[in-house]
Amino acid sequence: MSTSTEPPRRADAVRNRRLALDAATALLTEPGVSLTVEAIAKKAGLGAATVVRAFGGKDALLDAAVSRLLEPVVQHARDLLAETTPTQALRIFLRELIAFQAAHYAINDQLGGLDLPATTALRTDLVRAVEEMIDGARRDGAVRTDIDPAIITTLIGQTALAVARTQPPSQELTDAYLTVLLDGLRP
Amino acid sequence: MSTSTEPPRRADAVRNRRLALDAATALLTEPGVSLTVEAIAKKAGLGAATVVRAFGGKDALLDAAVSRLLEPVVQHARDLLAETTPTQALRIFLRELIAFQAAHYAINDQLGGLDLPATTALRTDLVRAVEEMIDGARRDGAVRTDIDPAIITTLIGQTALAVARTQPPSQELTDAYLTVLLDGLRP
DNA sequence: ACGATAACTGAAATGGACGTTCCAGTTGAT
DNA sequence: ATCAACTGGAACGTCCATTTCAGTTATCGT
Repeated sequence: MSTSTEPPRRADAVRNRRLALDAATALLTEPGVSLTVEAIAKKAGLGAATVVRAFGGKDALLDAAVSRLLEPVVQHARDLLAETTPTQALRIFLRELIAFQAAHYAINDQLGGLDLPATTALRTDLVRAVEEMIDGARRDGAVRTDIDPAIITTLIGQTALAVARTQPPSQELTDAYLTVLLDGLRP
Repeated sequence: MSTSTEPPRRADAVRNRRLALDAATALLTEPGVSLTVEAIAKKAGLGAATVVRAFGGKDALLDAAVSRLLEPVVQHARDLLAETTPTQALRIFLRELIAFQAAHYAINDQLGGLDLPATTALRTDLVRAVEEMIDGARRDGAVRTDIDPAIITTLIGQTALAVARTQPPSQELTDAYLTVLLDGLRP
């Protein structure tokens, strides 16, 4: 239904939309840059107006860029749930989550006040997947049952974010986080 | 030497300086406010120019305000080290640290890009105190020795910050944090 | 007391950063 | 060849911290 009413889009518009998205995505992985429309436009080799128009606004552009980064992470969480035991999945995924947060520091640093509906939805999916891992790990007797799984999920997510926040995120700190947290989560 | 070359300050200037500092301190405990000079001035019943001039700039004003909040926390950490066992001190202080971060959320939320030398110095003192607690707790056999104390300190601090970040910071999450972390830190 | 004067105040002006919109010129599609 | 879609430099609006400056006030010598 949506495509029928849409007027046809010109080839250069489609190309520039992709360039803008690529540039925004690339900037999300670079630490220390201020995520301005100007910076994205410069990276894309476009004018600022074109970048903004391609998605209808800065928020929508960044929402698309973050979503594109987050999607494979969510997918991997689901794959892990299907492929291995919840306990293993939890261990593997936590490490990946920290790596992701660390690699895309700007997501949690400069996007606080923006409205990112698609990103929020993906985050919900991700939380759901982690909760499933914890539920399974509890059934396997690998995770303590005296704490609400939702609370554990929040604790895990926030802590992963916090560890990734330290610049630069050292391997040593990541290991310590995983060791302490997983030991502390045992029954 | 500093007081001898200083010209005498007028009584109203001293009073307004205190009003500005009080207003800034009060705003640091209120969530959701944008920490603008205008907002501080309104709270203090002063003009924006007066607020800025009282400390020579917004950064210096907020540095003073945050330092005033942080000082008793650092002092309490030192008192705990002197009064009780390191293990007890660690447990008590961690809860207090979360409470402080939660109560003054704006400190970690909106002050990222500012230059706050006094605050940074106090933070260093605080880190040192926590490291002493961990060192002592390790000697008492209450904390694992296979992880660098500095790493543990970072982990603790970042996690406390992360727990406080969740809005609103629930007692349940705080308890879970303390339980999991302290269990995970045991040898 | 009182007036001289330097310190101080705050509304308004300034300047910079940023997202968004305008519009004259350009380009892809038919 | 035509023309609507598209582009991007420039203009605009908003939000800040900071500075200016005309008016006010505390301070001090008399």
